[in-house]
Amino acid sequence: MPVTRKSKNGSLDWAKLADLAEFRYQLRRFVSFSEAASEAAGISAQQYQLLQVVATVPGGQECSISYIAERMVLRHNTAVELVDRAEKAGLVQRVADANDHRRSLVETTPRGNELLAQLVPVHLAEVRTENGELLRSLQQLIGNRTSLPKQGVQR
Amino acid sequence: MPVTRKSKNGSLDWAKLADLAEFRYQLRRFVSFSEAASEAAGISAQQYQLLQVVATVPGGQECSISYIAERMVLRHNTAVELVDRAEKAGLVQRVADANDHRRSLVETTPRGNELLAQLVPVHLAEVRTENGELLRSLQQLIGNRTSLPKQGVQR
DNA sequence: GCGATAAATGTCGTAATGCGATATAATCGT
DNA sequence: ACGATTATATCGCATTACGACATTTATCGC
Repeated sequence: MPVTRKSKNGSLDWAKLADLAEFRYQLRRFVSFSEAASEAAGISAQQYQLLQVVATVPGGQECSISYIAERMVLRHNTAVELVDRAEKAGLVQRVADANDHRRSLVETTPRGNELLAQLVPVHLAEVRTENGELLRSLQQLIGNRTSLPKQGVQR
Repeated sequence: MPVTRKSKNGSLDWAKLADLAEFRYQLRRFVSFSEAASEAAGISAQQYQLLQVVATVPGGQECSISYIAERMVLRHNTAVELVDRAEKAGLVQRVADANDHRRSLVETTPRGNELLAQLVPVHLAEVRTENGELLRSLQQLIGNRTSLPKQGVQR
């Protein structure tokens, strides 16, 4: 147990709290946008994330359930269930690993790739132009000293 | 419905996809950290967010349920339920608005403030030092050209 | 090679949480 | 003063993540 200095009143750094809150707000806006975009495309937000993860396995390696769980910061059983639903929806498919018969490898279907290719540019646009506040709020929160000289734009 | 250019094969920009995926991974790591920290303090992640929002109402204004919903990007009924639980947990309390009898204003209790004061520095440390990758990945995603020289670490 | 241990995936019940639909009360515009 | 709008609240439902447990396959020590 830490000190927990009772925080009589102002042990709470107000400016930093405001920065944190603003960042979380922008974060939620981004995630909410992503949910809407995914569901407009007919899949869930988690399924979109799954497609991302499967499509970006590093260095021509294979994509195991464990890797998905780690990359999405989920328990392995949650990853199993997610892949179950995505497979049923025709977004990914399991293939047995020839070398290690415990593992089932996941790869995207053409339909999954198509949806991914459709969703990526939308997200890029959002994070780059629509919600420039996201980067701004994070930089302010961190108090980034990389000056970011003019750089214009700001949104 | 948009063009949906069939994306024969490589209409999917691989580098940008990788940046997006990496950012989402860092994002999940941060959120997961926040969940763990909040629950270690005895409250849910959403309750911590609620405390943040209530504590940062701008300009001495009052904090309505609608404001909470907007700031947390939730439907208003979800905000109601969240406040219900937080009130039951002794983190916030409702007070009637004297001017507008429809509204119930939310303010933090001493206990809520205490928990907030305890959680804020932990989150600051995480985002500033532990998970510097978060900012890095977002900058790379946006393609910001502020060079970010050396900056070392890369964990 | 063989048994013990560990790793990878899968199954099931449960809890938390967000939403839509709907309800009620107060305020506003005219 | 009355219809429309706004703010909050209630209820049932679907989704999703988790813990506990189960099963199959590898791997390690010897």
